[in-house]
Amino acid sequence: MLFSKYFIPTLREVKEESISFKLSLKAGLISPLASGIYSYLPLGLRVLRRIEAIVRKNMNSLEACEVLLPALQPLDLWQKTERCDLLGEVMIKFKDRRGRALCLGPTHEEVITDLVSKYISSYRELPLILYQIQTKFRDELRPKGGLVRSCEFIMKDAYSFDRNEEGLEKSYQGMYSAYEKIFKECGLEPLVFSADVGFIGGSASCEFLIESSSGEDNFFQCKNCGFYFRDKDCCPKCKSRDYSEKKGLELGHIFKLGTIYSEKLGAYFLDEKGKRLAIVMGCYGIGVSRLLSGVIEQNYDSEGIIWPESIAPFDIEIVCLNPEEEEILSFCFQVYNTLTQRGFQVLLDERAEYSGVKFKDAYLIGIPYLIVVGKKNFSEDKLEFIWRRDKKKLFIDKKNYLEPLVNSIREKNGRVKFN
RNA sequence: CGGGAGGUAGCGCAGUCUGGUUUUAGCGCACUUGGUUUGGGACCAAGGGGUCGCGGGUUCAAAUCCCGCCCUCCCGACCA
Repeated sequence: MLFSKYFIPTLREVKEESISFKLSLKAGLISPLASGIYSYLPLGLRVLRRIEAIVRKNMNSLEACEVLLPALQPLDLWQKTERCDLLGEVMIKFKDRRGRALCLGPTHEEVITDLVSKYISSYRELPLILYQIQTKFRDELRPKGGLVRSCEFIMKDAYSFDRNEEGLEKSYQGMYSAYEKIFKECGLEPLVFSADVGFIGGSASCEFLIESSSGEDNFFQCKNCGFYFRDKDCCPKCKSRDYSEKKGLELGHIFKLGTIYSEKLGAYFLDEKGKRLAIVMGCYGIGVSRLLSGVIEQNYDSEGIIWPESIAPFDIEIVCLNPEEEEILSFCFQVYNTLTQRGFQVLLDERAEYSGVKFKDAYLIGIPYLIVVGKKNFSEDKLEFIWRRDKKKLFIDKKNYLEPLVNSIREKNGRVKFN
């Protein structure tokens, strides 16, 4: 992709103070339309798509099946579970021209249970896991921090359907470990706490938090043994009373629902003995768009975002400092083509801009690897390789750059394999 | 919904207290044109761009004072 033809509206100054909000705006990832409502710009969308790919891969490895449920939902479905009142003003409700009461789905337990109730009737069809990646709508009292809490946001929600509690336990544990993998692959170190089930309901739940100043949940870390805990008393592990208070941002939440939804919505099956039983359910959410903010919260410096390699909008940015020199520009295109063919996502900054502008933008948008090509090194037959995270530089022979380049990327990047 | 801050050019701001030749509303950046530059947001020159959030009021005169409303951000309450 050529920078000059791509839409990356970086900003020098913004008012917002929350770190991920500020950087998302400055780096041109998102654009506000109204409070709590944002457009995703090309760079932000690319990150989102890569997060989604990681989520899909890990869901599919559990043999979960992707579906896409309607965002537009009839309200009478919600009356069956009595969650209409429970959710109250959070739901965006309205009537269509025929007077049919509708809402924009804040979550999808009702719709998925209704769906499954229509098609599943035997123990032979269980267990089943369905998931989707979709936009949710919630009329938040106070949206905040850009994508941290917005009124329209993207969520991965998965639902498991089992014959019994034992099956649910297995699905739940499978999901738990899939979540650990997903967060790790996105470059995050989540903390897991057991949590209140809230309006989702059910018997047990775990939430996946990351430490972040934009977080909304408090937790504590023992200064003596390092253990994390939720209730302010003393460290449950070593009983020390010396602990620090931290803020956590919730990125994922998994619930054992049991049969509360299947009973209310008529999702039953016949077991081996012909006995009619309610399907035992679990539900599992990840705030995909919030995760994008969470990654920024944990990966930035004074100059901008530092994307983890796994979800960066591009793998490599080539900064062409002297595009007016034909020889240099055509060399940059040659490197660009070679790396692209090699399977890298490459951004080539060939704008007729002052060098400082290109460096500032490059550090701001945070592509993990930079290749700088300018007169100085070009005349010495070198190109410059910079690792965004620690700004370490490596000078590579420009006549034989490919293997050393790929090797140093591999070396720096233990986690993700490029093809 | 309670508390706080704010709304002036695409972005960031000054001007508002004390209404009026510092005001026919400015500055920085961005933008347009010409030129000089070119390894860290460069320089010179000339331009374009505003119903000062909206509505009402006070006044000879309102960005500035008064009343009402809308919007944005932050804290709280609430919430995945």
